[in-house]
Amino acid sequence: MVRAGLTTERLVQAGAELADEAGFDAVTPSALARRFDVKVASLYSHLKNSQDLRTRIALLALEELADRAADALAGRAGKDALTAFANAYRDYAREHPGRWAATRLRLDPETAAASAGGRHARMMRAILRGYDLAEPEQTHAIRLLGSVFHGYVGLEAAGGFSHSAPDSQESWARALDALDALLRNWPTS
Amino acid sequence: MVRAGLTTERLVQAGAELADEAGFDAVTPSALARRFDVKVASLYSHLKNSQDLRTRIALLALEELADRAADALAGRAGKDALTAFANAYRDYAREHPGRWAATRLRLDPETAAASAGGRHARMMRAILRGYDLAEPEQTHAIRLLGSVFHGYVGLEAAGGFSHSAPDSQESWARALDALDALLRNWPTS
DNA sequence: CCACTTGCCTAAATCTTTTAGGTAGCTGCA
DNA sequence: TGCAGCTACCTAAAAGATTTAGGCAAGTGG
Repeated sequence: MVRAGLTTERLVQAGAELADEAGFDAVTPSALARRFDVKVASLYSHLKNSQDLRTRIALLALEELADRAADALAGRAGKDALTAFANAYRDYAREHPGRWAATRLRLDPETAAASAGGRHARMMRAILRGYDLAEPEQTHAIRLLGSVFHGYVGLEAAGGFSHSAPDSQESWARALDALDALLRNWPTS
Repeated sequence: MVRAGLTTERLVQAGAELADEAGFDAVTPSALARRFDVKVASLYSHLKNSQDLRTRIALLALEELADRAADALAGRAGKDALTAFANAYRDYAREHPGRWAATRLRLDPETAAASAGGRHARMMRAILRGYDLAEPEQTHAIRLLGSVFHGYVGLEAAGGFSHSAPDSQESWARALDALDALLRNWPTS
């Protein structure tokens, strides 16, 4: 009996890969056990249950995404920062569709608080330092930015923009142009 | 043996209600059978399988949403139309979270083509008639609008904006102000 | 009122999730 | 080196989901 060397981290990592290959919905203890050529029950020493597995993958993805975004943001400001951050977001979703889907999992408040969600928010606030927005408009702007990133990537992933002109890449570039223009000229209420 | 009076439509309708109450993920043949106090196998005369059920709920939701949006749009133009349309979208998602989640189901191309998706796109284009945008900028703008609506509602549904100031309602209003300003003053590339 | 249709049934196969308890392999200490 | 103990992975089993096949009885049309 050769041991497979299971650990929680290895399982979560493999779960993330499985999500990218077969979709986040396909990430189940059974599928994961097959991948490790191990009996399903063996996973339960490392994972609480199916939901625990998915939550851990979501947390992993949020961290990875935050890392990438932080790298992209380093040393940039203004529209340059906005574009780099947004592209990091979109590229991650395109490279890792399953993990990106995982980031949309609804986390319970305490788990969410311990997640990389806060880093994401702080980075967005950092981008806005390049524009001149005081509170509460800054928060409104952050929420709008988040909505556009989330929404665009989601629609693109769902195939909404494929097979129709103009190219999605072009729309994305124009959306970032538009957001930059909007932030430089934020309307007063 | 009193018959329950199952039909495909009744099952889909009940499935939509179940989705709103317990989440779209909770919509399964078993759960639906329990709701009708009927054996699971009995559903399979009316539904092809579990995926068929979900797809039908998604199509129902897309139709309902298009109907509401069309009502909201009637007789309006410009920012008035934009606001009414956007609010129809957001209100539907808040009133029917499960159905709204269903609209995000990835449909295969032919099913998508037969869905109300086209109506949604045409309505967005109608809104843009109140602004001065020629192709291809019009398409870019539609994609941006869709992203904001989709993204904002999604983040709101995921609890992203709750428990933090300012109020989500306020951010939503400011997002619509911003979109209106952006469309009136669309940046050239 | 009889025959036909069909709505809902039972039965069964297969798969998933999860818990309980056992055995074999690894680690550490003498 | 050899044994003690830990733990990684196992078997077994319960409970529930999905789906197919085939049967009976309630409704409908002649």
